Amino acid sequence: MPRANDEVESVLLEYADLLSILSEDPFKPRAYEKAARAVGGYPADVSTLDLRGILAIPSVGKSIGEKIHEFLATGSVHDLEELRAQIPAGVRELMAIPGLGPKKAMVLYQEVGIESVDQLRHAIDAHQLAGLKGFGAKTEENVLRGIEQFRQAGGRVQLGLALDTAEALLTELQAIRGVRRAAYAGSLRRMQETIGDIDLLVAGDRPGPIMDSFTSLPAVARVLAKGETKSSVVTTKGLQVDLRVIPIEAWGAALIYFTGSKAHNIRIREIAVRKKLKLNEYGLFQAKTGELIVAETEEAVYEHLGLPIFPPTLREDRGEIEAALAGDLPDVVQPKHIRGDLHTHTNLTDGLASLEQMLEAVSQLRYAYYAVTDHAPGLAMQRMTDEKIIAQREELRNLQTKHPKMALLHGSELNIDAEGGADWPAEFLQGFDVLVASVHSHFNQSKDEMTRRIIRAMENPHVHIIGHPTARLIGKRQAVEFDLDEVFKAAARTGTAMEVNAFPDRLDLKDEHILWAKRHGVRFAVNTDSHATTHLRVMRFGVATAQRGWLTKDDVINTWPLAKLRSFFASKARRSR
DNA sequence: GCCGTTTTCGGCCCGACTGTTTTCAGTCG
Repeated sequence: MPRANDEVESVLLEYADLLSILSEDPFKPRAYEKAARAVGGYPADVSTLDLRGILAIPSVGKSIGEKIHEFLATGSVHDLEELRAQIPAGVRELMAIPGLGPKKAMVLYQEVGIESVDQLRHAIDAHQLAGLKGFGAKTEENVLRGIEQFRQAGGRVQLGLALDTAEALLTELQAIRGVRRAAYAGSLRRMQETIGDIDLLVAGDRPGPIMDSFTSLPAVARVLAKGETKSSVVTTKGLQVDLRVIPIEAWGAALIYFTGSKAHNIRIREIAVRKKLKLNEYGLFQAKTGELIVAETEEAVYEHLGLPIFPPTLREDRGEIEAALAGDLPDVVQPKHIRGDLHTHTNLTDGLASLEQMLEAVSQLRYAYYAVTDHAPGLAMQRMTDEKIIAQREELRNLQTKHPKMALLHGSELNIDAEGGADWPAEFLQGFDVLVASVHSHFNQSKDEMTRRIIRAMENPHVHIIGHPTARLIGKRQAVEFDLDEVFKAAARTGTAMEVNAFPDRLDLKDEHILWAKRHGVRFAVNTDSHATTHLRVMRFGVATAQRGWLTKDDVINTWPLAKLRSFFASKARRSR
């Protein structure tokens, strides 16, 4: 369901890639990359802008602005077509292989005529690369491994798996002699939805022995690179892990550097340069004298640049620097703000734990309220009946005395049928405290049908939350297509919350859509969709995703006190009378 | 190609590691 901004971003990125292969000037492709990011993160819908509006986007000048304008008007860009004619799409794909950049990809294409990953594979098998400049035996070997890595799952893993791996490795690192501090950084610390590789940072005085210990950990299958301060390995599960060892005095500067994003770092270094300073992973220095100013903590480095400390989830150069300079950086929602979970299951339908077990587990979390929302009868395989759900309500009311500090809410996850209808008639729906409605079928409807369907579900006065709105499963199922603006407008108008489903293979809505919806005045519910007691802890991924969408606690209904939450639900029913 | 309280020209973030082109280009983050 690409937004026009996303489409323009990918067009510009393709242009940048092709230029990096063809152009002698390294700054030109960089200018396109920068513009691509700027458009992707630009708040206004680029398709509604005229040329003047397009030129107001930072890093977009005359040349790129006209290309964007041309793309929006005609659906293609003449200059891009010309580059495509010179460089087959497969050559660009070669650059996705670790170890292959634009220069080597071009050599492969020009000298051997390779224009796909498959052809490259065959060429290596046939020893056609022997004698090619820049391609020695080692390079050949590395490229073969790179191809293997490229084939595996597109090279990226889900956030949850990456975090588990990182935490296990950190435990081992902390046990190594000489390690004074250890943390994960990179896209994992920023809680991006998928992780390409894990960046670990260790503070220690003697890097050599630490590196030796790290590269010989049992979880390490292969060492890609090993130096004094930096090593890269592949784990037995096929995940790449980079480790940097730095002196503890530089901890803060290093943490900023290795957390990224790259784009965020470039921006803060530019600010440093303007202040006649130099920022690198070892600290903030006077540019002229090289004298160290600060390095020990993130706060101190940011402070000397005239900036607040940014939550890692905001460090994407999506406007956070400008917002901070203007004093408008949002105070994003934190895990501690969450007062309850509004979407969970038990073994009455497809959950693994009983109601009692779920309540026992959740009582550890000190929530103020908790909703049980088992599946409604429309999901036929779950065999829900009116009698069963009423009996569950009775049981829940009885269990309330065992959990005096936590309000137990009875709910259900309804199925939005193909026309936007829900499972039960209004009189029956009235009996629930909270109702989530989700798309579980007919994923392939047209965009118009899907849009109407979801809006109709939101117009149901008893539906409080739309569950996992795009129904995507990361790496498995595409998001369904609907008109984002229409749906978000309707959500704001009807007082229906959009879920931020915290499950690591969903993260739905995703960060960019959250930002988009927030501009329409939509409210959100960050829920785990737990089907087992162990799932309750995935809330952290949902909160991180909400942060990446710049949500504050006011935007998130399950940070509110119960009375306010109830009145939000009640006002919807009133509004539609 | 973009951009500007040093500038409308001349910069553009910065450093580590690898492999190989035996002094550094390419790649990566």
